[in-house]
Amino acid sequence: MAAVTLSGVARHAGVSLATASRVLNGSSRRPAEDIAERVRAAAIELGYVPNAQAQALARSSTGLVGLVVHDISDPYFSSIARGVQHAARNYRRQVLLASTDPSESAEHDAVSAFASHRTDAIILAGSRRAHSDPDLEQELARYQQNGGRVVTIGGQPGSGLTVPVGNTDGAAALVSRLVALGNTRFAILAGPGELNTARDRVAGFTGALTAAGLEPVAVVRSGFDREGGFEAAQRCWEELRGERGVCLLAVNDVMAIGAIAGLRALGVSVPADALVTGFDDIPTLRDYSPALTTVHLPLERLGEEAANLALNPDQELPAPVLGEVVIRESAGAGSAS
Amino acid sequence: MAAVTLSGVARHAGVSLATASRVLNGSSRRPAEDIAERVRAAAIELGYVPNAQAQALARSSTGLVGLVVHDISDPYFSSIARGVQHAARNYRRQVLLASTDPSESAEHDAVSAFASHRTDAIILAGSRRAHSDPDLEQELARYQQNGGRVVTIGGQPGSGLTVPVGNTDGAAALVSRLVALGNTRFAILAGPGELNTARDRVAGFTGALTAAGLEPVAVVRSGFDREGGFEAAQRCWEELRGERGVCLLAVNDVMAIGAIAGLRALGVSVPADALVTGFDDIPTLRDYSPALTTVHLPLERLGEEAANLALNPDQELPAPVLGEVVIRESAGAGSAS
DNA sequence: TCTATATTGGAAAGCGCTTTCCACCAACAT
DNA sequence: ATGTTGGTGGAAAGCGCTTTCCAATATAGA
Repeated sequence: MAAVTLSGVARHAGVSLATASRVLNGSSRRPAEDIAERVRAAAIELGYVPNAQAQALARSSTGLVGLVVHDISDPYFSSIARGVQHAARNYRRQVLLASTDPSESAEHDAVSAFASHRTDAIILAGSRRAHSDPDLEQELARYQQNGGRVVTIGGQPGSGLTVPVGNTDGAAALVSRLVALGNTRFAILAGPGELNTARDRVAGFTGALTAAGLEPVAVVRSGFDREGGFEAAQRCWEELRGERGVCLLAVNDVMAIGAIAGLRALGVSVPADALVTGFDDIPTLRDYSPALTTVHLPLERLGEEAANLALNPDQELPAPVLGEVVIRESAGAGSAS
Repeated sequence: MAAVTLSGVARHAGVSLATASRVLNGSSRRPAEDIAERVRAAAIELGYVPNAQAQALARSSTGLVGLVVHDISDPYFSSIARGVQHAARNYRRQVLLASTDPSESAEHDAVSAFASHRTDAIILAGSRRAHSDPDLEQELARYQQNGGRVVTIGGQPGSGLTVPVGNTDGAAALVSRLVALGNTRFAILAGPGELNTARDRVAGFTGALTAAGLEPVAVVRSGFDREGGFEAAQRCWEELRGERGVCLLAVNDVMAIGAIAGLRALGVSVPADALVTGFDDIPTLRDYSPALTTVHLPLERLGEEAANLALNPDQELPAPVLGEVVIRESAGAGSAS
């Protein structure tokens, strides 16, 4: 339990605590080489491991960055997490992870835990921020007042530190392309209403539909995951009473996969009987069949840019990350109704 | 920067530091209700957030658990992470995440960072532990000496704290089933040699083949990811000079998906020209077409059990988690060569 | 009424570091 | 020889908490 402490090392090397600290944990002052060598040798011999907690307390900086995601097992978030993790390594920071999905208050809890741990920054991916949760907002405000940096992935450009993601634009572009391909009947698998990502994408869908003089034939809410897509698609299909040729716009790839499975379970085949589109272009799903029409997003880069923004005070605000429409088999050319 | 401190709260409530501490952060002694109320009110009014670093220092327990995975964007690991995360929440612990894949020494670095942060426990998923890295082993030994708990996912039963996973057994069972279905020609897409998970599964494959009087027609190493599977399958196919009807045993689902894509790029179709199997039964891939023959593993539960083992000293060592062979289209009945 | 016994709040000593001073000594200029 | 520098290592004061010990009060037993 009683690990080797710095003062133990100092004693063993016959120097003062201050000197040992200066040698082992970088300081502006560098003691003479022979002394330094003695300290280093003592540290190695004793197996000294600096206590990051104590350092944090003394330096008032923890070397921690908090990452809040909706569901870490969702490939969307895990790709982002990977990017954050990689970038954090460059800054020699450790990543504190919180996955919030099951509980209502989980996001709030995560943020206060991070505040308590005095993480240098908090990155929010897939948040309900700024919409439905004033408590959260207050917690974040206090955190920022105390010097913490808060970075949102996919927030509105201009609203604080954020990596803007072209969710709305991408969604709109997707619909425009589909309309150009001759589609006229669209249903929206909207996911949960509290998630900003989902809301923005739905906004993009409806905006582009309106612009094209169309209206969605159905808008169905559900979970943000595969099951959500599955159910939503089935409910949607019922509502439509089996009318063929409709295009189901899912707010993410995983839901789209679920939707296709849901339809298949009903004996409906994609793209023959109905079209389905996703969003994100998840790498693992790229070999899926039918190949998914979707909007490509560089997810890992999103995470990296967020981490840069969080950890480097001189980092400029990044330009919006735009999605790229990818038309594939699940809603391909020529399959229009 | 200067957040509200406990002594600030105490002063504002007109009580001593000790009392404030006893009221706000659970202690065996509970001050009188009227005083307690005053302290709580002061804490809320001032917006007090306890400093977890300072608490950790004083209590010598951090409330942190470290999780080391090979690649967080891999669904195998992210599912485990989800399980760990959920269980950790029950213990009110925060999860420190490290993803090690890119660099050689990353796992060692992660462990020493966790040791430095004095995490209460470290969970290793997909580790090179005990095989190729004596440095790592030494670091872990020291960590344990200082009272840290180390839990391995998929270690050998009996070797310390581990959630044993039937990697070898599952792999063997898969091969037996495939042999029973009439297959005789197998190639192994072995993944990287340093990863225990990959090694164990390969051992299971070869063991069962030997038992059946067979030998793999090829063993190909590669990365543990989709690209690895892609390349490995193509190299394998070349080695085999296009001989049809071989069954490619990939050490995980993601590699299997890559393998199918790699073959498809060569004009080879699964299961008509070759069979492919995976391992894990990743949820997101369950709707894949052709449906993947694989070994089902309850990944999230793996993570949960590891977290229980790590955080609850009274937790009994869990029984091995066994995989369940799932024969699906990619290597189905009747498609035997 | 007086002493023995809980019960309570507070003072103070850490937890393991960083960092500001300060005392010291050599080297230099005067 | 004396007074300055500049560089060095060390003493000590925190960082924000927890927890042990102590003194003070309240409660009970005789």
